[in-house]
Amino acid sequence: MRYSHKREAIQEIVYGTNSHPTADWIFQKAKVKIPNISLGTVYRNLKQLDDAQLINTIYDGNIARYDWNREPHDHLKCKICGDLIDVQLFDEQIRNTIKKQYKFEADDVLMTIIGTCHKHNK
Amino acid sequence: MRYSHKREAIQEIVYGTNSHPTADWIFQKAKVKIPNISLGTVYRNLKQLDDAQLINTIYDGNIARYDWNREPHDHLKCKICGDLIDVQLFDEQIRNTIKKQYKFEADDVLMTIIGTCHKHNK
DNA sequence: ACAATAATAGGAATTATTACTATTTATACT
DNA sequence: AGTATAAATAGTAATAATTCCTATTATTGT
Repeated sequence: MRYSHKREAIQEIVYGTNSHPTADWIFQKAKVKIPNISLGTVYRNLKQLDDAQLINTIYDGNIARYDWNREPHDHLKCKICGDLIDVQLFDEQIRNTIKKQYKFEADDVLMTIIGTCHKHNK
Repeated sequence: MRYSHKREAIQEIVYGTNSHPTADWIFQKAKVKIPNISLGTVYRNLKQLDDAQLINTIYDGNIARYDWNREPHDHLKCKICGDLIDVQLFDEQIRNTIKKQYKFEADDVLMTIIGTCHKHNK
């Protein structure tokens, strides 16, 4: 993977937020620094960064979001505001036990809790 | 929700498979019985069946799939063939403990294990 | 500096899904 | 049974997210 100024900027944007941004959000941020960047470039580089294990892709409903946090972790998804919040529900050992529980060569365990976050307490 | 012949057929198709079908798969099956059915009708009725809690909607990557199984359960997703397989990773009690673990009013716990299924054993 | 080729812009194409509208159909009330 | 009503539908257009295509530009090894 050859160096590219734009890929670096895209990576910095993903690494600079905890909000699990979408491709379009990243595109809007990138345009501020690099006005002539295109959305295709954002998508292509996000895919490359994911392939290179520099970021993770999370599917939220049917849109992709991107996460700099490559440690195994889980998400709380608020059904009201849509926020995704990082949490550590299981330690690595429990994760490995789950992986071994089925006749299935497991690579990853994805967990999301759907609910209402603290911002919406009445 | 008024009775409709087409909704009944759509529901029967979802209830008749364990393959977590997509809207388009359901549409193809439905056309065999009801040649003039339209894809919009399939989507509208799947949404109504989901709202009425008669089926569940699962997001797999960025496409929606539909599941007749409304009991809390988890999925194994094969990264080679794409199959989704139902499993029961946790009992209800563990599920409830997870829900209480965070300051978050939790409705549902979604878990998917990504890996390789038995069909691809070398 | 230059050649090879990866990366890019810009736009077209694709895929999944939703929205729109005139027509059809289920059903509640005669 | 006949009719009014509003929900359901077909068919198509529109939208949203993403991928693909091609001529041009930029990085990097020599």
